Amino acid sequence: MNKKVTSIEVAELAGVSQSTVSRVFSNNSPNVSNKTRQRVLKVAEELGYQPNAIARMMSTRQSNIVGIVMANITSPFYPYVLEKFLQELQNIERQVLLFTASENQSIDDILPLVLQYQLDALIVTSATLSSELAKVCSARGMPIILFNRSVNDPNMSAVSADNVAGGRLVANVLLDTGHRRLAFVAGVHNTSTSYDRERGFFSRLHERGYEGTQQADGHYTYEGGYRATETLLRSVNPPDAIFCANDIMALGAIDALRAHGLRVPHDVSVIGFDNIPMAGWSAYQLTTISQEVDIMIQHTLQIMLEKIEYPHSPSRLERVAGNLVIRSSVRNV
Amino acid sequence: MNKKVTSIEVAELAGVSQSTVSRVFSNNSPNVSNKTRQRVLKVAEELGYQPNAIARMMSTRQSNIVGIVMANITSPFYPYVLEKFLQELQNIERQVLLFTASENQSIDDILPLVLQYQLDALIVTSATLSSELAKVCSARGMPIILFNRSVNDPNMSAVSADNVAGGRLVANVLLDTGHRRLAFVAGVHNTSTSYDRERGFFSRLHERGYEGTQQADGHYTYEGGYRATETLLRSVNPPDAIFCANDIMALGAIDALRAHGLRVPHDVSVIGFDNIPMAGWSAYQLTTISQEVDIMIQHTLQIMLEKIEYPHSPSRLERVAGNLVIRSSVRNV
DNA sequence: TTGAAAGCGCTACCAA
DNA sequence: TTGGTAGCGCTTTCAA
Repeated sequence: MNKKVTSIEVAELAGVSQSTVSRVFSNNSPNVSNKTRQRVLKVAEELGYQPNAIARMMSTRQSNIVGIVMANITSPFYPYVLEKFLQELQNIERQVLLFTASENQSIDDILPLVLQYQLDALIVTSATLSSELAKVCSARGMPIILFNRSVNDPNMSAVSADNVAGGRLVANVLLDTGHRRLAFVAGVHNTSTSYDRERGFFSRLHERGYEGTQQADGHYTYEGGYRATETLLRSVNPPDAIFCANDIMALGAIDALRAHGLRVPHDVSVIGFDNIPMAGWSAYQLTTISQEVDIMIQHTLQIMLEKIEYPHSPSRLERVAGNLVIRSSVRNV
Repeated sequence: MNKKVTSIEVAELAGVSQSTVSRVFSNNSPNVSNKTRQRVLKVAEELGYQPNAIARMMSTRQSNIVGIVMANITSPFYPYVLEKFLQELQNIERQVLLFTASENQSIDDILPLVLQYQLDALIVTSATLSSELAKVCSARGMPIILFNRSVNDPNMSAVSADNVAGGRLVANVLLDTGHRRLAFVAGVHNTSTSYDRERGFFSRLHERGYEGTQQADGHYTYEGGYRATETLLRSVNPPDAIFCANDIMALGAIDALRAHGLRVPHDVSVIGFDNIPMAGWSAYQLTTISQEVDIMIQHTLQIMLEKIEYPHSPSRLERVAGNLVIRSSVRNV
């Protein structure tokens, strides 16, 4: 087990050329006799030889590395997304280089860095990217896929939940169950997720003739949801149902309501978005709209592989419908 | 914005040698006149040139990439750890290659893979590693640091919370507040964290003359904590205080108690370990022992950098003391 | 089926 | 302060 073993040393000891060693370790493994292959493998084993991935990238100009940019790893929805991506990518023999960006930071800042690594593709979660930079990347042959974000840029592919439809669904659910004093707690401003859920919600309310819905900001955090709810409770006409743009705010909302002596759903109904594991905890039993993460990830990887193989394939925009997950935070009036 | 710009093209257009371009982009930037530097930078800018990190690794035999192996990204304690590591490593200009391993899977399986990438170092969180493999890595000059795991292997450095001391502290707290029918909910078997917390807890109870403490398994999950608590409640002598080896199980415990009509802490006290953000949520207000993650991460990085700079520096084992975080899930009898 | 040799795009040493 | 040049460890033609 010496310091660094190269294919040359293996070749010498096995009495073959270095090219042959290389062939043995190229997974496409072209013509090489079984006898020599066995010999080479045996020597490699003895020496503890592992092909140098860096050198391989160098010659093939292919890194087999996918970059993931993720802000907000801490936010309960994303760890699962990340783990799933990792598993799936490891399954198809790709490594993951992970970058964070603070939420308000555009990823333009870290892109130069990303570019240096000759990544096969870049998956961007919860961060924004100027369309100018997107163009640079696509010119460089590095496909970018936005996850859980939507854009109108023809240079970028994107996969997200169908947030507008989800918002509309919530409107239907709350009206159908007899609620009339509705409120909406928004997430982080200028994120397409929050905006789209809001848009869907209000457009459907409007269609069904309901106006005057209150609104507050919850910044996609537990604390934010808690405070937003307190604000709503202080209004002249407090709500009988609250739609929070994500689950974590909804949990904050429930706790705020209880702290004020109100029962959920008896006094006030609460509905969230995401269907994170905590939504099912018995303390909350939150009714919510699911994000079908596994499906979203499948789409993302499919688009990615397509783009890697056919760099000029057109960009795609996928929206994955979510489902209503009924628990017991919405009452039937 | 052409496909791939190399330093040679920049050199030609700037009328200098390729070496000079390289010098300009070497951050140690040795002797190169200001005039040429400006010229080179300008041309590079125009061409959209970014040095090829792969090629750089190739010549320097230094990747500036740190590997992190993490199982259980989903478990609420780890996302914060991961994010913090990412931030700190990005600050010192290192990239992160992330690997997952399922909890029961030894990381020996993915190590061959890891080895191929010539990583500067490997940080292993929540996964076990045979000491044989550890020796291989250290022979290859790739330092390994275990985070939140402890071992007796002299080839490995490790940083963890002082779990034994934490367990002892919990014993003191519960006895001092007058509890006498104690119970312990363990985490995942054969993890050092759960075992050490358990050991500290029981040894201190023993020292103070208390025996007969009940025990159940919670597998470090919310559901596990919930069910373990139900089991404990069914015993002939149900506990008046439950120590859960991590917070997430403690939250499950609280919900289980409430579901059975018991009040926390009035009827039963609950104490956790970790101090995850949720412990502070108003629905729970969990008293717990903190893991001082930021300090643990500082230690880890410090050891890592030391090992990278002086490969033969001795391995270290750091234990970071946690603090009692008093909220309101433990009553004063 | 195998070997020789030319790169991949950089860094780093040696000369000038 | 600069340029020339020899690698880094592989993959991939081209010949044998």
